[in-house]
Amino acid sequence: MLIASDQLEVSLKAKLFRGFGDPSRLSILEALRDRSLTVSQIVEATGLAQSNVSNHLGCLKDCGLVMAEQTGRYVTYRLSDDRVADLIALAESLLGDIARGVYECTRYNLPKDQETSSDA
Amino acid sequence: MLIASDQLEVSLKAKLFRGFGDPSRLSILEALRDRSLTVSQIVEATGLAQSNVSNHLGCLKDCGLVMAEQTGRYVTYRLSDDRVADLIALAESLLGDIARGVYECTRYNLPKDQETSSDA
DNA sequence: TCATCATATCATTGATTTATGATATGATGA
DNA sequence: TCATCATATCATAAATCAATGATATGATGA
Repeated sequence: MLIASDQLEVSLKAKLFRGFGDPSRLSILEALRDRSLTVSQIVEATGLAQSNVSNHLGCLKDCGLVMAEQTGRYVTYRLSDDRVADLIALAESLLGDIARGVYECTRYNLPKDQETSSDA
Repeated sequence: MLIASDQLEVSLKAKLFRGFGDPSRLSILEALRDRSLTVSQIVEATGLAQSNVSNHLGCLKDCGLVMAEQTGRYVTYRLSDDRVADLIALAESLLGDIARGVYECTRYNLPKDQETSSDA
């Protein structure tokens, strides 16, 4: 059985992973992989709405995955630690071998096209 | 701007991370870190309900993060790849330095005790 | 000071996900 | 075959999350 402090640690770890676990946040992190960017550059790189980007950035910053630096009216974001990029790289490597499985993991995530209803 | 195939890849990666991004699933993965376990051993190790464990195991299996092997009426699960454990270890290392931030990342996740309302 | 730009915040709505309890399946030994 | 055990599946209710549009903040240059 898990004891309380383990549960807290697991929750924190899960929360950390959840930082990477949303396509919008992950594309922000990926955009920041090789260079720091202002918010508007991130908006442009990801194609997301500005308020959406800003919300996700706030989350990523609170979580310590990115850092912000204000310059005039611009705010530049960068990954706060090399291990953030390392985690993404490791996930990519793993994904290379299990992509089909992840793709088919529709248990909790059938997006729009659940069944085309023609083959029921 | 992201092009379509990038978006697919980002979605897959995010989905992979989401496999780790739930406390229940993560504690299952952690229980399997150093040894394979039957479903009932996982139930006991995590304290989760059996149907809940089974649901999460199904998800983890579909995603390729764990493998199952049936023996009699028991089904034994193990991590499918060393990199699954590596990802957890790397996250732990990162968390060691940013734990406070993750803890305070309440933007999307204030659980039960939002404000004790005494200090408003 | 004013208009404008870059970014942040907020409430709301819709979508997705999680836990639960009930039940089904399929293996085992009596 | 029957009762039992281990696991899986399913529907549903509850919780959580993400995107949006509107608006606020705070910096800049005219």
